Amino acid sequence: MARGKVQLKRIENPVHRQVTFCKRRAGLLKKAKELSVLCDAEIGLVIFSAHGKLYELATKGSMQGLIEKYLKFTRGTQPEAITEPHPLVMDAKEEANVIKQEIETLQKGIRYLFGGGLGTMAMDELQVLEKNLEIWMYHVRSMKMNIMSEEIQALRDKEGTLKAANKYLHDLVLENTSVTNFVPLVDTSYPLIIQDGIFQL
Amino acid sequence: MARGKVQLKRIENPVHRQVTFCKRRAGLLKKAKELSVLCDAEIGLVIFSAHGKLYELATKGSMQGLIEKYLKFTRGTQPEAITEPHPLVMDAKEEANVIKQEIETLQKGIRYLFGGGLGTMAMDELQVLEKNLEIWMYHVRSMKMNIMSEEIQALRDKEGTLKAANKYLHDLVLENTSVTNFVPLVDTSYPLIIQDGIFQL
DNA sequence: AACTATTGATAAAC
DNA sequence: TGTTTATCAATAGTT
Repeated sequence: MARGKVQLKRIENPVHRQVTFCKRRAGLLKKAKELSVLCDAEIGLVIFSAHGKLYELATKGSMQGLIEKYLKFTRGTQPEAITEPHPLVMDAKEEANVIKQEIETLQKGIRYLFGGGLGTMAMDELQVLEKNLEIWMYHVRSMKMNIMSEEIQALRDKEGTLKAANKYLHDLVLENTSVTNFVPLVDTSYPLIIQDGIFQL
Repeated sequence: MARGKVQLKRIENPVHRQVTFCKRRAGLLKKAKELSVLCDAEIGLVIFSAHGKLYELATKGSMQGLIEKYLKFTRGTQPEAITEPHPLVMDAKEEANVIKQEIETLQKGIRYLFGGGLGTMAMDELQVLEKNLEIWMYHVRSMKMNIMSEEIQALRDKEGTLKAANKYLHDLVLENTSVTNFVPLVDTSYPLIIQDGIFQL
């Protein structure tokens, strides 16, 4: 710049700020165009001024198209949805987005599996595929976990029911006989309590 | 710029193009940050390189939020016809239908892949799926191993060639001179032998 | 990646 | 806003 080094903080003088905004905005848009042309890159630039006015640039097609491309790209690579399988509260839209994301991941995997096989894959592609397989595996194991958990819960319920029935019968017997030291029908000294996380793979 | 005025057209030399891309990309991102700070503007910048790699910047919050703000802004001012072909925001019902469709397609792909029904996966089916994924993983890792082994072999071959050349030259020198205690051109006391299995993942 | 000669961007002033 | 000008910053070519 000129006539004084610039401080990297908000310009307090509103007039200066506005002037600088105009000039630098023009400069930034120009630089973005140049980069796109010189290096064959696709660039989207959105600028909201402090007062809420919009300035934009999209090289190679529309901003709409670029946004879609961006969303697809990030959906496919971000693993956040996987590490948080059960958010407590989600509205329909959020849920839809999560599902979309998972679909993207799976589709990517399938594309890799079908697309030409492994023969022509380069090292970096193999790296991605491996990652995807790990994600699949995580899904599968999560599902197994869920099924197991449900089974465990069912067993616990059953156990509870049986114990109750057992106690009832036991008491009944005590009530109607004079036998002491009656052996319980089921040994309950070792309850079937299974700690959470024991099925972690 | 420097040492030559820049032509505003695609740089044909791929090396130059890549170098320029790196430099100018950094510059553009820096300028965008500066504008945001100096003038209190909200800026989103998305750069897809020619090879499809994504670089992004969002000041004041996330790119997601900025995209939503942008869409809201443009929705309000642009005629509907423009957003018609690929609406990004759909009502819940539409979205659900599209997702259902995608899921069906996906399931079809998976069924084809693993040859079993997956719609309502039971424990044993999940077991099979997991096994298959492990096999794929094994394949992927084997392939990575092969690529690395080939590289190692290539390097060993190169080493052998160089050693032979070295010895030839060395002998030649000894043959044509009377110098004793000649220092070898290359120290061969530590051959480049790499143990098998070192690349096990 | 680091350097440097130039060009390009721009802050201040008008 | 547009123009000018003095400076600073970015970077093309080189090593």
